Amino acid sequence: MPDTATEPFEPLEAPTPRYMQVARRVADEIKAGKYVPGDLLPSEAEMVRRYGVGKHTVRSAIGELRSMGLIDVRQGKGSIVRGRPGPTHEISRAISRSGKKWKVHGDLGEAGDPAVSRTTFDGLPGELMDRQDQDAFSVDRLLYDPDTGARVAHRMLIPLATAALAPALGKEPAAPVEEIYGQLSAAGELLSWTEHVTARTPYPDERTALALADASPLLITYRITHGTDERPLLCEELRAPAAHNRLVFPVRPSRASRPRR
Amino acid sequence: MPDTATEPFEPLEAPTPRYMQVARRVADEIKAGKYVPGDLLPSEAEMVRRYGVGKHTVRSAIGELRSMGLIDVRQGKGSIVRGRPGPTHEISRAISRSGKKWKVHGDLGEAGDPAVSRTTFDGLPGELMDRQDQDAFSVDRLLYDPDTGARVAHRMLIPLATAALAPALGKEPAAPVEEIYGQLSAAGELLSWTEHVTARTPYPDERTALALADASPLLITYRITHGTDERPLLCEELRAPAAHNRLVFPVRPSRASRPRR
DNA sequence: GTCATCCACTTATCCGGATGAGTGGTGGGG
DNA sequence: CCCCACCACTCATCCGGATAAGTGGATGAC
Repeated sequence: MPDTATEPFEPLEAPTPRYMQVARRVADEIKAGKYVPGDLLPSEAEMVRRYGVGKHTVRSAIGELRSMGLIDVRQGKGSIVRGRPGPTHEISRAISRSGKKWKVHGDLGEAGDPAVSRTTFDGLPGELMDRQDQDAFSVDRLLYDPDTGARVAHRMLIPLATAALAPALGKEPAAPVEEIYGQLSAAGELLSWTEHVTARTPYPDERTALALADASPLLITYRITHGTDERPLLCEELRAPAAHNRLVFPVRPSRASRPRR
Repeated sequence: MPDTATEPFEPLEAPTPRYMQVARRVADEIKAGKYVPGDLLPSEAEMVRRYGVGKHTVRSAIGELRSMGLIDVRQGKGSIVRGRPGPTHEISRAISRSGKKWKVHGDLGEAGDPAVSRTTFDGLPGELMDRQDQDAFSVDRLLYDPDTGARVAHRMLIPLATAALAPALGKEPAAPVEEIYGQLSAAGELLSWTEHVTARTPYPDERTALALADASPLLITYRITHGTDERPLLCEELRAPAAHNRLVFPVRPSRASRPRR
């Protein structure tokens, strides 16, 4: 399958397609401040006149701008400049413990009541894959930043075996996340965390729940907590709009040559 | 043809666009196993005949399938079924040190020579923002996984002030990343790392360089290394196709901010 | 003033055709 | 035999036109 020695990269300066040129030109104008967020771009017909290209070419250009996240397009209205990525919210993924109090979610508040439902592990990365068939229940929360109003979806997946270890896990409504960590820690079960980060395009229901725009990707992280016997104890899933959120990790150099895996 | 408007109440079932119907039909066939990964879908002209729709409609349908990540389209060849999301590559973001040897990138190899260029800090998160105007130079690398062939873009941003601390930073061509870390550590400058993770849709040049499908988002992480005086020393940027990569962080609970008494 | 209707304008979807460029096999010239 | 020009087929880009559907303001009946 490796056909030939692949070139490192070649400039490949092909003549830029017209729709790309148009897209670039409009993008430059947006960045230059000719259009501010909320402004309407010229209509398609106007662009056809202005740039002397076909209708379809203009449409392709607009499609590019949309996939770049620069504009939102609404039928009957026009193309609205999205512009500023907004004040990016930092989500700290370090767990800090001061005394008995755990701090898990930083400054994120909670919107509404958590929704508890029965489920199974599915689609989880690596370490939890082998427990896929295991029964579990999930707690869904919708977190928000009281300052910016940014929303983040939070889900906790708890195997039934783990639920027996912490009384807080059996309660209804669901206990705060901090309490769960605290009880597991008190039971001597907590050992280490591993956080898996990826991203994908959102599903339709996520687009509505998190107020996501067109091509805006979703930042996803799984925090898998392992117990003293290396077993995975529970899994936290966080889904945040990538355009307005950033995950922040503190990383420390470990002197141990990782024997795992 | 089904345009009877005699009903007083509209069906409210939004008539699905034809290109969506075609896309869905083909997607179902792919999932049903009629086409296996590597197979070629029928050509556009063939689909026009088969489904009795216009050429542009077929193209839109193919665009949908592409943005769903189900197929790859190559000019002159056809539409190739991508099928499986591919074995996801794990990028470990823990720095481990065994003896004098630093291990930064796990099992990722390097494709081609690093490209060094003069630049300034720009568009960086948080801590480096205040040094935005500072002169720096950047080293661009294209990493790849020899097993899966997955590619990842790596960039290092090094302020000129930092370059004076490590001899390896002044060399041409650029020194390996491990050597840079080793020398900074030997100079007693290394203190802590902070990793900022986000995601966005790729730019056109990134799409070609990393062989990305259309709507496939890009996972981006900045590792900012701080020196003993809390100054940011350098910044590493990693851009990985989110569909095939996952960042893995080990997280440790920090007992910091213990209550004084 | 209220409200429904109309209408100008916008994008969305659909149809057609034409040319350029990349791919891969075929077959003839050497 | 090998090599290369050629060709059939593919998608990429470009052009045009037509109808449907959503938006928002103006209009006019009441």
